[in-house]
This record gives sequence, C-alpha cells and structure tokens, in this order.
Amino acid sequence: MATTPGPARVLRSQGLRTKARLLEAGMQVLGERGYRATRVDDVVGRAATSHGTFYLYFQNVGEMFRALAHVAADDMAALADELGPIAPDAGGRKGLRTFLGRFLETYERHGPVIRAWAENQVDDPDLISLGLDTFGGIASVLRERMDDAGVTHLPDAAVATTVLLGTIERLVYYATSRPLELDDGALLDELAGMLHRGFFGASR
Amino acid sequence: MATTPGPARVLRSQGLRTKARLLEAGMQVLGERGYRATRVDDVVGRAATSHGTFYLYFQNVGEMFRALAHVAADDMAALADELGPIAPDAGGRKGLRTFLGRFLETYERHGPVIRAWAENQVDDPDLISLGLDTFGGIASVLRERMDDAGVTHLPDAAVATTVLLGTIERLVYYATSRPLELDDGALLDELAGMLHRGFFGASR
Amino acid sequence: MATTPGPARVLRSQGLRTKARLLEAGMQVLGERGYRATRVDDVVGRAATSHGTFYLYFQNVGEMFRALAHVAADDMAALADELGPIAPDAGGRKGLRTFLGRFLETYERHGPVIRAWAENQVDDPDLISLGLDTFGGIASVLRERMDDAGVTHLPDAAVATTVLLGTIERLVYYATSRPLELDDGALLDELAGMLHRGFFGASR
Amino acid sequence: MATTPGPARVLRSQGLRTKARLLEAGMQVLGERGYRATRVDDVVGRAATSHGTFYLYFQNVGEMFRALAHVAADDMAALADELGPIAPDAGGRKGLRTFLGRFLETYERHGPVIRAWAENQVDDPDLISLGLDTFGGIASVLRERMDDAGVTHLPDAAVATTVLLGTIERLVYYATSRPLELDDGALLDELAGMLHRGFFGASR
DNA sequence: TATGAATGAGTGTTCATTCAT
DNA sequence: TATGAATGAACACTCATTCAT
Repeated sequence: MATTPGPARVLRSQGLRTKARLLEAGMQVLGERGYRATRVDDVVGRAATSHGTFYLYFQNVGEMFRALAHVAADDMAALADELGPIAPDAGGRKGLRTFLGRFLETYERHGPVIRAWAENQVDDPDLISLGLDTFGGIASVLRERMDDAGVTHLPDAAVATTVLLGTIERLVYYATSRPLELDDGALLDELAGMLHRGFFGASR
Repeated sequence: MATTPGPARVLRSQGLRTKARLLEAGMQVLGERGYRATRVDDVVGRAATSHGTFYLYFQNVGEMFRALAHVAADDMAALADELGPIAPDAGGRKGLRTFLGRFLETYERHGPVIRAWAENQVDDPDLISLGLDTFGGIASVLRERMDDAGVTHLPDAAVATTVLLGTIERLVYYATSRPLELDDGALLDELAGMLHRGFFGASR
Repeated sequence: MATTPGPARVLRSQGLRTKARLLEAGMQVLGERGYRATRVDDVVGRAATSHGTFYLYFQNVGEMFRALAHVAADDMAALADELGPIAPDAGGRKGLRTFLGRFLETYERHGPVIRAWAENQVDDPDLISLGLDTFGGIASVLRERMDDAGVTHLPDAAVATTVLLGTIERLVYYATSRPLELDDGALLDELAGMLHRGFFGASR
Repeated sequence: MATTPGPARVLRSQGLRTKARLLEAGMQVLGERGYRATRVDDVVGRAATSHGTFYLYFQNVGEMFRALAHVAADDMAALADELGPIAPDAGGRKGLRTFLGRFLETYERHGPVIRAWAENQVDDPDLISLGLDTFGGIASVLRERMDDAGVTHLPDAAVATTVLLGTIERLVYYATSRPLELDDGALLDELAGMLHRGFFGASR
C-alpha cells in the first residue's frame, strides 16, 4: 500500500527503468512545449514506449507532473539548507554567488517544473501549495540571512524577500531559456553583485 | 461585403461595440486561463455573443491575441517616452517610482498579454518580435538613463538592463496576480528604492 | 403572384439589375468552385452586394441555382430545334459540325450548370428531371436524325444516342475547361468527323 | 509508438482490418456523396468505428482519398498493360471489347475516385498529376495501338485519343451509375463497335 | 431596396484515457 | 510488463440563413 497515488505495484528493475525513462522524457517535453502543451503522445514517443505503458506507471498526466514536482521540490529544499550567512563583505558576496550557482544548476535540472509553478500554470491545489512551500522555504532562509546581516534599511522584509526571489528566478530563467551572448558565469556575477548591494547592505 | 474578417469589412457602431466586447472578454479569459488555455467558448460566453460572431471579427483566436498585443505594445511604447532622467538623489528616486507606478497601471490593463510574452508562450514569430521590440525599447531607455546618471559600476550594462526589466516585470506580475497582504504602493516604493540603489548609484 | 418560387415581389429596374448581377456572379463562382463548393459569400462578394440582399432575391442558394438552370435548359432546348437532317455526305457532316459549334457556345454560357447536371451533383429531384428532360430532348432529336439518315447498323439506338450525347458533352467540357493546345475549331472538326462516321453511316 | 498516423506506425492484423474497413467505407461514401460531400462522420458510421479511430489511420480526409487514389492508379496502370494490338478485323474488335470489359470492372471498383479525377474535383496538385499520368498512360497505349493499326485518317491523333478516352470514361460512368434498362454487355458491345469503326479503321 | 450583424447547427481534428491481447 | 487499438468529449472554425436598421 503505497502512500503515493497510482497503481500500488512493486516495480522490478525493468519497470523502474521504464518509469525513469518516462519521467526523463516528460521533463524534456515539458521544457520544450510547456505545461499546457505537453502531450502524452510526445512523452511516450520520446521514451520509445507506448500509451498503454504510460498508464501502467501513472494514473494520468497530472500524476507524472506531480512526480516530477516532488523531485524538484526536494532538490530545491536541499538548496536552501546550503545557504550560509552572508556578510556585507567580499566573502558574503562570494557565498551569495555560490548559492546562485547552485540555484542555476537546480534550475537546469528542474526548470520546466519550476517555471510551471512560477508562471501559475498549475491547477492542482496540492501542487500549488508544494510550490509555494518550496519557494517560501528558500525565501525564509534568505530573509534569515538578511536579518543575520543586520540589514535594517528595508521597510518591509517580506516584500523585499519576494522581490529578491522573484528576481533570482526570472534571471535564472533567462539564463537557461535563451541563448544569451554572455555566459552564465558573468550573469551570475552581475546578479550576485546587485543583490548583495541591494539587499545585504554591501557598498560598491 | 463578405463575412470573413479583414480590412475589407466596414464596421458600424454596433459592430465596433461587439468587437470591443470580444476584446475585453478575450483579455479577461486570457488573464484567468492563460494563453494556451484560452477557449473561444469562454470568450464568446463572457462577451454574451455567439461562436459565429467571434469569427466575424477575428480570423482565429491568434488574431484576437494579435489585436490585443498591438494595443499593449502601443501603451508600453508610450510608457518608455515618459521616463525622464533619473539622478541618484531623492528626485531621481521619485521619478523612478512614478515610472513604476505607470508601469503597474499599464500592466493592470495588459498584464495577460505581457505575461504571455514574458513567459515565452507565443509561437507567432511576428508577435515574438513585437514583444522583444517593445521590451527592448523600454530597456534601451532605461539604459540611456543609467548612462546619463553616470553609472559606471556595472560591468555589463546590457545584462544589467535585462536583469532590471525582468525584475520589474516579474514583481509587477506578483503585485497584480496574487492578493498580496501588502498594498501595491508599498511594493513599488520598495522596488523603486532597491532599483535606485542597485542600478542608478543611489546610496542609502 | 409569380409562378416561380421566392418572394412574390415586383422588381423595378434597380432590383432587376441587382438580381442579374447576382445571377452572373453565381454562374462565375459555380464555374470556378463547382456546385458543392459555391458559397453565398463568394457570390455576394463578386456581385458587390451583401448577404441580406441575396436573400431579397432568392429564398436560398438552391433557388439561385434553379434560376440559372432554367435559363440553361431553355437555351439547350432551343439548340435542339436547330438541328436539321444529317445526311451521310459532306453536307451532313457540315450540319453536324455547325450543331456542335452551337453546342459549344451554349456550353460556354451555361457550362457550370450543365456540368452539375452531367456529373450528378444536384440533389433536387425537380432539377434532376429538368436536366434529364433537356438532355433527353436533344438526344431524341439526334436519334430522329439518325433514323432519318437510314442508319440501321446500330443494334440499340437508345444506347447509341446516350453514347453520342455523353461523348459530345464530355468533349465540349474538355474544350471549355482546360487550356488545350489545339483550338476549339480543330477539336470540333475532329469530333464531327468521328460522330459522322460512327453514327451517321458516313465513310471516310 | 505515437498515435499519429504515418510510416512510423506499425499495424498489426486488427489495425490492418480496421484500416481496410475504413477505406472500403470511404469508397462507398465517395461514390454516394461525391468528393466534396464526403463526411468523416459517414465514413466512420459505415465502418462502424469512431471518429478518433479514423484519425489513427489517416491524417485527414484528404489522405484517405490519396490512399484510395493510389490503389486506383495502380489498377488502371495494370489495365493499360493488357491492351494488345487491335486490327481492323473481327479479332481486333474482340480485343477492344475485352479491354472495355476490363475497364468497366476497374471502374466498378474505383469509380468514385476515377470520377473525382475526371470531374476535376481534386485540389491536391500531386493527385491531379497522378490522375493525369494514369489517364495519360492509357491514352498513349491506345494511341500506339492506333498507330500500329495503320490508322491514318485522323488529322490529330492527340485530340482523337482524348476524345476516345473521354468517351470511354463517361460511358462507363453511365453504365455504373444509373440503373440503365439495357445491360452492361450490350452497352460495351455497342461502344466497342463504334470505337472500332471510329478510331481503328474498321468498316461495317 | 440595401446592408451589416448575429446565429447555431455542422464538420474536421485532437487527445487523454481505457481495453484486449 | 508491454503495446496497438479504440473511444468520445472537447475544441476550432465554416456557412446558410435570419434580423434590425
């Protein structure tokens, strides 16, 4: 009796491989077509399997997305745990830069799911909550770090955090979606500097 | 003379009213459902007219979106024209704040269209170009203002502008889409302050 | 109280002109698009008038076709009256050739209607009858001429006549529809010769 | 793997049967309603299957027609290969009569497709070409036979061949479409005799 | 007499999901 | 465990016809 939805089946190695292939394919299609335009047909085509097989592993398309979302949420949560204190000095800047680098990596792996969340495309209330919790978790760590850094110039820390995370998400999205002429490293450096100055009290 | 839409059809006042009603309804549905999930059925339902009537005014759903997009683009372009010089002093901050206020207003009117652009949901190459041009126009004005303000601390102005505009768009999106507990004014004040500091060389 | 269907209205000169324009346009569209693909939209577009006006003169599309068909039937009937005796000599050949020339002229005027008949596209039983009667009228004149010419070598005159008329119709159709490299005159000469030999007992 | 039709789909026996049923039904509807009026609804109704199933085997209605057309073209081409020399004597007449019999059989199988071609209803340029090539193939064989028979009395062989083939097609059409009071055999005898005299130099 | 506007039934096509093998 | 086959509800779009002005 599994807690997760779907047929309560015990998967042997072949089954596990097939399911993994479907998830992998699902993520790819999601990235290329977007949440609303993702078709089971494309997923099974890319996973080189059949419609029938898809429904052997997922009760419906939503459940596949849910599976992808939970993995993404776990990875995002792990991200938050890694963010140490951020002082207004060069070391703090470096720490922020490292965090952004890890954020980008996570985004590269789970971008399609994260974007569906960020762009409010999901209908399932549970998934919406999951997204809000996940983002909220990161936001509160960021806010703690701001408090630790003794940042007092921000009249409303909650708003500031929203601004901060929104900025990060969107920028990393730009970095991953379009072929920018500048490389990711430069973009992250720039972003880290700006955020460091704007939110953590660093001066130029 | 013909039933098909296009420049050949001459609209009288009743026709103009119906078309306006359809556009209004289209914008609403777009906002609620998103670009991909906008159904003609919902649009005509909300405009209290029939399926057939829709196609009297638009060749297809895409064309309705195109009409909405062009209006939005015009309003956005007008926005850029209003942005004066932004000095690193309190006056500059105020100018930036005013601009953001106007940006929010525009967003409130055209948010669904702007979001479809910003979220890369549009397929039509012409519309993509229109979006890029429109955003690019605002970006280049912003950049000019930065140059005018003698901002030199930014290693890559192009990236910075993208960061800046992306941030604004996403934040204003949050402000308009979710019922935030804080009011718009506070959010804009915060945002103006942060951008003023982060981009236009203002100090606390 | 008119015997023809449609609104029993007395048309003044402007109305007559409009109706004529619609009929003319209807015939053109019929020729270009074919019976099944003829759209009211195209007809009124070509007649430079409106949908509403169309239904001022015809109760429905079928009625317009009926009007065209009756004119065509009259012209075809007149054709039959002109066919004199056809002897197996050069004079007979010439007479047949003249008849074919007149047939072609009529076809050029009413081709679209005639084709709709010949190709069995019409559903209205009355119109089908009209078509059969019209063709039958010509066929029986042709048969009379064969009898007059003392043609006895044909085992079944009814079949022969059908063959004969079918051949004529199809050939004239080719002549009018496709841009043949040879001119109409040559085609008719050839056809007249063949029919003269094949049906009227002429020798080479 | 995918649901969309095309070379990628591998059909098993059940699928092959269903496709055959659809083609059979398609031909029937085509024959009854004509090319322009053929509705998917009627086809699937007659094939006792569903709308969705149709699109499992054909991308659209046009493709189904294309499939039917290619089979017809093959059968027509085979027909041409069977036509031997036609002398002006009784043997030649018999050969021609046999050919017409085979033509009729083919027409009975593929009439609806052939008629759509002959009546210029098809829009797809490839299909038009296929039709012209197929008819042209038969025409050129007929012409060769005329040349072989030493026929010299025809001023323009190309026109004569067109006349000949057009006559055959239309007549066979009459034979198959309407319930004629005379039987097919008699019609073909008559036709063979007439063509033999008219084109291959036979005398009575 | 003319016309723009409106309508809704009809039709082609897509796609998530179920089923038999 | 896998898969091809089947389904039907949903959706975009067309077009003959009616109506108000």
